[in-house]
Amino acid sequence: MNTKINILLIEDDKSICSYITASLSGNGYRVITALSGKEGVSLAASFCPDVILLDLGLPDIDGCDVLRQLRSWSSISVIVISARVEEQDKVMALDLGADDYITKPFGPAELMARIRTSLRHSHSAMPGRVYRAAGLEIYFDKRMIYMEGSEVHLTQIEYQLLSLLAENSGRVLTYKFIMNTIWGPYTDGNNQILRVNMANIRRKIEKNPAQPQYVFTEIGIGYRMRENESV
Amino acid sequence: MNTKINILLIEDDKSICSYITASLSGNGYRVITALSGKEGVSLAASFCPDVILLDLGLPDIDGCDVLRQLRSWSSISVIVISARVEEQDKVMALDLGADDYITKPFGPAELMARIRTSLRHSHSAMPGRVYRAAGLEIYFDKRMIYMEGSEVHLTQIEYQLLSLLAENSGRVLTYKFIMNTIWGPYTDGNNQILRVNMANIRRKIEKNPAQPQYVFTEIGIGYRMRENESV
DNA sequence: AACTGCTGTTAAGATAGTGTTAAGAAATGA
DNA sequence: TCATTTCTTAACACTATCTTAACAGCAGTT
Repeated sequence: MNTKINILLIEDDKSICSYITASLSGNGYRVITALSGKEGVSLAASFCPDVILLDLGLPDIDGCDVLRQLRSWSSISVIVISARVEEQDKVMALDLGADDYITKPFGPAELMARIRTSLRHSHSAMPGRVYRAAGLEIYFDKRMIYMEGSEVHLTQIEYQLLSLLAENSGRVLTYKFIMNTIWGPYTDGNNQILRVNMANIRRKIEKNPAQPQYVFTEIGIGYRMRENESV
Repeated sequence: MNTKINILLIEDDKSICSYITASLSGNGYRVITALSGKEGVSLAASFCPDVILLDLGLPDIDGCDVLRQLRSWSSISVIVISARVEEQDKVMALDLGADDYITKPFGPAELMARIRTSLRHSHSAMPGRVYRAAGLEIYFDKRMIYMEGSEVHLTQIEYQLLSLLAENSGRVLTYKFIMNTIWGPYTDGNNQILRVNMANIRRKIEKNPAQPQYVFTEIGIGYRMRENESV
């Protein structure tokens, strides 16, 4: 079972890379590095990290453009790391959708505190946060799911899908949004893969998958999860 | 309707107070000031601001304690403002639940960008529109419809049609306009499909479809929905 | 009374959307 | 390396939905 938080570091300076990677992985995070903006965007799509650390000074694409591209399909937390201290740089990055902006130099403790804050904001890894409805319980911080008290094993994708729905319980999430969030922006319009995963999830958490109690289909639109009763 | 964003500034230095207040209220925010930690906590409770700006260096209570007290009952966004640049101060404040940490000096543009980011993070600031009349409720953000408290299932087209009428409740929408909006411009003048869908909707939401209470027919013109009572 | 124009209702075939299964590919872990 | 799990794709069955057509009802008019 993989409970590690995934972090994508987009940074071209290799010494900074190894410095950040060392301090983060030493604290239980899994870090993946992209040395260019292009690589960063594609890794964000394929790797689906929990947080992205983005250096604005990249060799190929301007960091703001990376941010723009990411935000066109994803709402993954982005913490911008920059040597630029000018106010207008910060304002631009934040208004493009960055969740935080740290100026170099900074210490590892601050970085990790800001990562924790970002995770809290993304409402998923927040400690103690729980989805509960009827016999189903989802502990977001532990990435654990229980059905009538006994543990349910979901694969990585199944967990992502179910927790995405649970975080937005009561609301309809469109197929397109779900596909974008989990499989990234470069998918054809075919939702087959989503249907298969939903069938697998339902087989694991629903007593009678043909008459679901937790995840409902809104035909032609998407899926909607039963409202969280724990709040 | 008051759409102004409310900001609570907890800061004892009056010159900073007036400086921040001036720049924020000049940009459409409503600012309330507390000159001490105690006052800040009680104002947070009574005014329910959207964002709190908290200076750590207060005369009466330590800023971190203010934060602790706030977080014991509230999840209002808190942006900490501090002259302390030490890493451990930032880490402590962020881990106590602060949403951001800005070190003095900072410009008004950055402050406002960080406020915007905080507002984005707390998506409590968007209530979601509702149509309500007699026993019928339509929650547009959840795409849900309730009749006397129990859920009503509408198909895609039925939902489009009903929400179109609800968004224009009290006004007559012509057949042509409705057809254009839902079936596109390339339809013949035949409204059969619209009549069928309206019959299906009425069967689902009206007690007696022959004497409708929600959607009225204006013969020769179109349909009109009963006025929204929720505003 | 019969006709006309309009709307509501019902039913059935056509269509599109969804669920399920299984098999091979890819990734993971020992 | 091999064994196991997970992911993806394709085929097919099934269901819900959409559309069309036929008809009933209800004014108002001739």
